Amino acid sequence: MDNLIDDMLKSNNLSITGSRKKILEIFFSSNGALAHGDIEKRTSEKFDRVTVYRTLQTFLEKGIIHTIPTADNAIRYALCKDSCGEGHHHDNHVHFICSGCNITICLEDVLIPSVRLPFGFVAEEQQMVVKGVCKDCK
Amino acid sequence: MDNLIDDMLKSNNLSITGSRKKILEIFFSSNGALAHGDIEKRTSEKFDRVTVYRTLQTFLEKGIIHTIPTADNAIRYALCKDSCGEGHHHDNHVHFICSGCNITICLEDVLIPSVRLPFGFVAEEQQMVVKGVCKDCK
DNA sequence: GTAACTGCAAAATATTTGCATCCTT
DNA sequence: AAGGATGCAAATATTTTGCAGTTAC
Repeated sequence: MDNLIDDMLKSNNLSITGSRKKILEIFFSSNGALAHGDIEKRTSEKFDRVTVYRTLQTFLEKGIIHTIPTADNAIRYALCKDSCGEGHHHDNHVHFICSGCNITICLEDVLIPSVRLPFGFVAEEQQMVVKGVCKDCK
Repeated sequence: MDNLIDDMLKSNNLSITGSRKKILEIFFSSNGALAHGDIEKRTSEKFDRVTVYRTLQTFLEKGIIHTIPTADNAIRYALCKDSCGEGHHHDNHVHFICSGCNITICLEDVLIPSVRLPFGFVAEEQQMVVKGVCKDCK
């Protein structure tokens, strides 16, 4: 596990530091997407709030994580699959937010259907968020 | 026009005040969704920042406007169609964000396609945002 | 050794709350 | 007249920036 994380950092040309490892661990051990605040809460020995901001920013730029927009002004972050890389995301799956446990999950297997846009509009990227009840909360 | 706005407020049991009228006017005269900051910018004689917060909150609760989630932590608001009311939104259309002019538009005629969720998941509400280039920016 | 990362302090920004005053009904 | 809406002040919360000390390579 430790190796996996080290490799991830290495292959993205990031130096291996305590905070980066710890934050990646948190992502791997959580089964949903995390908001900035969630990450702070889940660290016992904690880093500076600023370090979390900067680390998330770095991971975003490298394509290690992606953002999930929500209507409640609390952006969540989730790990990208292998196919994402610096600059290009293949973040074409649906995200699910459970109104019961409030977890945010990547439904990797549910692809976003394409839509027919009005004449003249060109789509470059699309995101879809479904709210509802997850299988554990029924 | 003034009547339309007054009626809207009345039918939602809201008293007719200067700020509410002004903010609704701004929504009607803009052809896209607005973030909190946009609204402040567009008022010459201006209200308190707090009033804008409270007014948007009120409109949201009454189902007069709805939010559009974006990945950049800047929530936009747009007018709902008639079919929305207090408590229940019929906000089932696609939103489009143009990377050229950075405008956010409700594509009222483009409905969000439904997706097949994994077993056990129940959808209650879905949102879809498409980024790309609008017809004016090509 | 050097470049990059972190923590701390502080600035800048955004949001919420309480309360006195004013406006709508 | 009464209840609700607004403006102001201030408390909170969030995010960004600069810089000095530390760490990874």
